[in-house]
Amino acid sequence: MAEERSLNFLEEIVEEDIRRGKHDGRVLTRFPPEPNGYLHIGHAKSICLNFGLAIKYGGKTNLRFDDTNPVTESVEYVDSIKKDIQWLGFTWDKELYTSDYFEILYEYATTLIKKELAYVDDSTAEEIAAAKGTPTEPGRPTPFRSRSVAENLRLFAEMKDGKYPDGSKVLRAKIDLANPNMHLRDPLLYRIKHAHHHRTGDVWCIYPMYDFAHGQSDSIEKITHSICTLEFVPHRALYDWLIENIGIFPSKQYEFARLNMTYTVMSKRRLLELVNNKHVDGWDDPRMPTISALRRRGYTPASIRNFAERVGIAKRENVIDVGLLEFCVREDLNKTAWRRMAVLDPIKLVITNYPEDKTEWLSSENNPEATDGEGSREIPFSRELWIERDDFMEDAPKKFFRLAPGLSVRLKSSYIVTCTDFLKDDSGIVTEVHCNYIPGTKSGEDNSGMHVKGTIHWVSVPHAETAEVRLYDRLFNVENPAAADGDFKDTLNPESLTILDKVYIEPDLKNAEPGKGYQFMRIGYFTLDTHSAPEKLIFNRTVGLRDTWAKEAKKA
RNA sequence: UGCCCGAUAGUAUAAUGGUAGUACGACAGAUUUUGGUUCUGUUUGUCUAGGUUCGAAUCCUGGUCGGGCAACCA
Repeated sequence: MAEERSLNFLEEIVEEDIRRGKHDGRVLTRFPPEPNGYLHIGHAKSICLNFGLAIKYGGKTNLRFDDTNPVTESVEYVDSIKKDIQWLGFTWDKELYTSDYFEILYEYATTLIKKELAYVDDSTAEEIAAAKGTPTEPGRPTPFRSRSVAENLRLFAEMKDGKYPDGSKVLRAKIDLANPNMHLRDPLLYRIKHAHHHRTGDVWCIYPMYDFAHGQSDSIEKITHSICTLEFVPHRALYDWLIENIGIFPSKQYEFARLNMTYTVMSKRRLLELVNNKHVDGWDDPRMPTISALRRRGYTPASIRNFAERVGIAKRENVIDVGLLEFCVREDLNKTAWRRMAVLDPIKLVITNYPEDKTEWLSSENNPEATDGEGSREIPFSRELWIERDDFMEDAPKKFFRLAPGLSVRLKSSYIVTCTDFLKDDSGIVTEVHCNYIPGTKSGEDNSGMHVKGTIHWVSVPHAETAEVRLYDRLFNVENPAAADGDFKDTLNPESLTILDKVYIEPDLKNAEPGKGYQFMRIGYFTLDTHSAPEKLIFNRTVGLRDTWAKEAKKA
């Protein structure tokens, strides 16, 4: 089954490193989320990349929580992140936390101070920002840049001991205030935050900045390939500078372009805003691009992994058509989902020549795609059926292969019927369709030689069960909500959720299992919602089936 | 008007100096007891101007366009 595929640029780098015997051919990656939000589909791309690389080249991947900012982080997020990675099908080697390294990072900082490569600065945030200059003008030193090693050591220790309030002092690297790379203009290494940390509690009141934590953590773990997104490219010079001047294991950073998707926002800040402002029902609202939402919506791990594979890895900014994600889940579900019948928008079909009290139990296959026989279930058939309102037209165009006066269709797994009549109410709405069935045409026993163009789904009226069905549409009305003028929330799609509270379903759907995908024939893929209960079933639509008729009808 | 990244069909992604290919989409057809699936075919592309070379998407130079960088965020 090995599929020929050309290498992406990171695989080329790894293969070249292995060829040259770098790190004895060892490959160790890491996935480093900050526990300040739920993982989204963009993270899924990164997870598949990092874990995938390690799997492909016989290496391992650490899960490391980048928890250096206690103000925004929490264990709720830690737990959700672990669950999502496991659900996607990946197993990390070690579960680690940057906060595990606070002690050693502190030592690294004192090492830099002793080498006269770091100093304590008492300037305010504004003063430091002003003194950094601009991209076109060099920065200038603050009055504290020339402090002695001894004084810096003492002040830094006192910072750690809690002698100073938040914001009163920082530790900065002493590099080059005129560097064209702004990240090298004496970047901040530590700031004072008297905040409770979800793991270290109140032990620390100084916390390292990202730049003084990430590369060092990589180095401590002897990560060979530290993969991050493009916005960190300018940080790489600092990443290397710190590792070199502290004198530790030379991990290397590589950058790829993050995933963007049409009709979606992908920043944790914006997603959090949607949650906090109740535009959605939480991080796992099925309209969200989070992994937990996709899971609740009925996406499968395999479909997300395939998606990550198909979008590719490169350094070019990209916007992926959300249709590709939908394609991937249809592709997977088509092979695995059991077929069932449900009528979302019902109209009654009466088979006038069928006995009133008769019920036939008809057999219908669970999955026509299955080669190993996934079996079948029995469906009750009777004189009165629910069919889809869309499947009847009073005046049908030529290419309409469903019911209209005089037209015949196959009832799925059952008989061919011919429409004879219909009833309307006072306002002109069709209320009932009448037809005759043709006895010799029962599925499996049909030697009538009759051929009809269309097959429609149905549910027997006296046997029908009911369920709530939730239909989801894109959350935003524009392709790139983040780029919209003004507030991105103004581009929210008010019709992103439609709730149908009484949908008729075939009896076997009472046995639907959580986490399993079902195809409601001719409609789409559905799965039980997390809030579903036996006495009140709730199905989420994962994605609709491709509908070429809808396209055709639109043209006309 | 500093530094860094990038630019190949509508969207992504390959071709690593030698036939511009693949996927999704779109369009057309075949098959079909799901207007689903499957299959076949068609359509659309190397940002630009020079240069090197027998030969350039690929190497060089200039330009254009897009993105990033001046958080006590990551």
